[in-house]
Amino acid sequence: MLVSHMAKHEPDLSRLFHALADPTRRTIVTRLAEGPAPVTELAKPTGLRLPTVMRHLSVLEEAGLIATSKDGRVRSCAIVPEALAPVRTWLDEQREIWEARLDRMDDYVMKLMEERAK
Amino acid sequence: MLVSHMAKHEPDLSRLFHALADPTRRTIVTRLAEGPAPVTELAKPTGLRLPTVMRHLSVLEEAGLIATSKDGRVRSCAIVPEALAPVRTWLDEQREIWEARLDRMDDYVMKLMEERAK
DNA sequence: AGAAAACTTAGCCAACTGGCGAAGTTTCCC
DNA sequence: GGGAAACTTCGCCAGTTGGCTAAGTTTTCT
Repeated sequence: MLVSHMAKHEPDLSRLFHALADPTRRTIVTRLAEGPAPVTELAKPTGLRLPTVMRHLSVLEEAGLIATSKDGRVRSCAIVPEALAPVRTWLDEQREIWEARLDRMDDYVMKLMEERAK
Repeated sequence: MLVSHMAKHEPDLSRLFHALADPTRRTIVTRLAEGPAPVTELAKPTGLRLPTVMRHLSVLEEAGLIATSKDGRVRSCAIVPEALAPVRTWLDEQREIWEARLDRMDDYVMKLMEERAK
């Protein structure tokens, strides 16, 4: 894998979480998971104006969650499914830390019980 | 299952994602995954002032990610590990939608190939 | 009692957000 | 050529955020 490709899409968790923190943007992501769509089609169900939706789309794009390309006067938006990986990884890391702690607590309790059994 | 528990069927993903969108708050969550800690101990590594950290903590608490309790003059903060479940669920849902789409595309391609083989 | 510790509240501020309407720009169709 | 479609850019606005300092409050220590 080329470094130049990695530099562009840092696993910027803050950007990712921020992008996902808006219900409109999550709706768009869910819609795009079903397949690509032009901006106007994404805007319709939201009831928001185009400039507003454009803003949401650029937040999603800057977070690396979607990719867009223009064909004629239509901009097609598509999801970038692997973009969610860093989020999943972070969640897994938290769970690992938590479980490691539970294990240590288990050990501690076991030791206490052994002491007591003497 | 009690209705009161189901009533908020839509867990507050916006609050959760927003809470996790700040690096300071993620650092606090990670620290708390290792075990409970008082406010001052959480503040130390951040280099931020206490009121600022308090604000971060209340954002985390309102998102349900941490729980706090006061013992004497010390407020102890602890993680609520199951609070991350809705985030994980949402990610899983997105993946499901995406994979269902891939399956449909597979079917489509298979059909095309069959047509061609005629 | 008096000081120190550990919050807690209040208020200030600059920057960011999410919405809007108005006015472009580029393509497409007749 | 001219109008409609589909963005795109601009600038406005109210509300939120994340940082701070200053000034409480409650407990604990001596």
